[in-house]
Amino acid sequence: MSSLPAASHSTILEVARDAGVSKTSVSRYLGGERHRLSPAMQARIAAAIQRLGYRPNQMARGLKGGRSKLIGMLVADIRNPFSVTVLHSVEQACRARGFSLLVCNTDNDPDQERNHLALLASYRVEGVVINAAGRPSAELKALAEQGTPIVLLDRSLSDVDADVVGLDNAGAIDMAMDHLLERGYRNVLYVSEPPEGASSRQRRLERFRQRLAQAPELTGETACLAMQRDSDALRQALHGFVSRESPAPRAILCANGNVTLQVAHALNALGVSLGETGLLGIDELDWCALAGPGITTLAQPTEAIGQAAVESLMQRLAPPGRQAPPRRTEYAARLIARGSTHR
Amino acid sequence: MSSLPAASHSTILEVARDAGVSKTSVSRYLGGERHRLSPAMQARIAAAIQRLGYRPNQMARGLKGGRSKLIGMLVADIRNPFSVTVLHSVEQACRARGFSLLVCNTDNDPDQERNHLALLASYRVEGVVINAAGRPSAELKALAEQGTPIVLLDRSLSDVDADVVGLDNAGAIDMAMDHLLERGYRNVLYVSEPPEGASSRQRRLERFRQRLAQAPELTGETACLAMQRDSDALRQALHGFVSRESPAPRAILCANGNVTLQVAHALNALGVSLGETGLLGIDELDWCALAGPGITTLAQPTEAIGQAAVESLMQRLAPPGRQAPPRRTEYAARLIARGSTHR
DNA sequence: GCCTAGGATGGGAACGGTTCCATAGATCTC
DNA sequence: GAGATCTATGGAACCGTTCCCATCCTAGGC
Repeated sequence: MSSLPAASHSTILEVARDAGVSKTSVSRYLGGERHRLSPAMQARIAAAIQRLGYRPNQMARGLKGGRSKLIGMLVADIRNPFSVTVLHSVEQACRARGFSLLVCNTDNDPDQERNHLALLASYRVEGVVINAAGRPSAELKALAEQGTPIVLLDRSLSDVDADVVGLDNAGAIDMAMDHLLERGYRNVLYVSEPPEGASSRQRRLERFRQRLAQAPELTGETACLAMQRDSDALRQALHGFVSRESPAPRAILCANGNVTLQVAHALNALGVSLGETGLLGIDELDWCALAGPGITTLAQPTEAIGQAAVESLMQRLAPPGRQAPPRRTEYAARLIARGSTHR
Repeated sequence: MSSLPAASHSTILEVARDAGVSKTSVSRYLGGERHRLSPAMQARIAAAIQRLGYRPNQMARGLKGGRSKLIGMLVADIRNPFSVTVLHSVEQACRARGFSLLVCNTDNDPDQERNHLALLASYRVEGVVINAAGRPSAELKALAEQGTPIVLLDRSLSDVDADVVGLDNAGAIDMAMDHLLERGYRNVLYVSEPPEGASSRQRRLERFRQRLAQAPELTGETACLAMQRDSDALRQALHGFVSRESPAPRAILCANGNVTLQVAHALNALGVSLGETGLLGIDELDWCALAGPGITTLAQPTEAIGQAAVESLMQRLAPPGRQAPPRRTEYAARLIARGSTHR
């Protein structure tokens, strides 16, 4: 039990000497080939490992076998709750399969994104999960061409063949619009962050426009702005929408959680009463029940998304799935109705 | 510009051959010893690297020199916004110094905590930032004794000498109590998660009790409960507090962000009006302005805390600071007054 | 009883870097 | 102009593993 703490790390060779066996045998013991070792030897090795407090050096392991047991993840904004929840489930899924996760936050900066991609490559990660702009940079292409499996979260990319996991964006917009219509709203403002470079934003925006075109009883408009705290542009856009003469009941549809937060702040500042003016946001946040009468949201199955991403990687890691055609997995959103869509 | 994408990774030897030099020279070029190389050779090497799209293998690098350029971070709950903000700044600080961050989420599970610690050790991380229960497990001690610098975030540990970075907990409680008194509240309920194993929770609780004892005009009580969504225990505790006969104005003080969230939910369900019953929470959350009249909070300087943690590690990484005595860095909180403490 | 199969074990070459030490040539010193 | 010093470069050992291949031993087949 009480192991003498080795001054530094002990090596496989020291274990071998201590147990009076060869390092090959110790390696076999550790590498899941115990069945090839006699019980007596197994016991001796186990004792030596215990005694020395030995821990295999993953660096050295990765060097020889090429298996770093590392998965890389690129996150556009780690302070975004959606990203964090997905990150959480990705990490759990990795760990369950014996991989560790190297997380890189890009802060939405393409430069950092490229740097981090290069960095992940230098650690020889065995797969990469990307939740970021993911423009087809040279680094990304190099990674893909060199055989590292890649999964794109929430955004797709035409130029690189990678699996894509995310929300059924069109379905989510449909669900949102159906709900708003059912609740009697007839004039909808769709607020989004700039859709460039994020395919899911494009998809949602596009679908919103389609719905508008299909429903003659409905009017609407869109506002695409960079979201920052206390943005004047946003406040003005919202002020314009709510103060304009409109016989039809108004509602605001937010393209993601960050938009919902900023819109809620702005509406609060403008003194707009939620419900009378409808508000519906994509992404569930843990405070949505607390703001005013509660904000209606469309929850993404973040858990499932994260798991599916890792599942995808694992399949490509195994020889047969290596170069299957790119797959796309889409999940349906779940509506959580609250007071903000109750007139 | 258009590099032929090497089928797999190219090695330093291939670069050397391509440039017609020895791998020693290439290694020198990469390792910041360019001044020892003739300009001609530098140019040839640079060209070869470019041509082959070479990236040094960090695994191999770490093997010989023992410098993995990796920092490990243990996070108790990655879905906690405070943890995420700190994580964010730790990551930035690491990256600024050429280190990468290996993040492990323990989900508040001591078993996972030990596992992850062992894992970090196996990747030969050069330092560890711990924001978790951090009971002095064998793994933690082994890590410390073997010379890996350790920084504890937000919690201290008697048994292991590590630097500690966090909030000035007593000062924060003082600030909170002063504010509540000033606003006329005279009967305070302090709600916390169970303080066992988290020294900062203990410290805050202790200080609250001291303040209570020191101020005769004040009455108060404490409630320590595990916080889960829609906890009955919490609801009952709050119900008891707000419905009990009390001539003195009541306020609730929440020990951290998670408590604030759950308490806000429970008060919402009970129909309690904020302000009349005061509410003040430690940890700023980005929705606090939106709930009811806005929730007054004590913001932690998360940015500074993360930076200080990495700073600490870096100092110990350099030879002189190696075994300086453990240091403790405390930061003051910042009060953000909102409607929930306005009667 | 000899040859072979097969299981248990060990030796040593990789893996992709870093780093110590040696060497060749150029410059300097007296 | 010979010996010393310095600079630019290369050779080779080493870091801690894995894995191929060789060796030894025992047991089985005829």
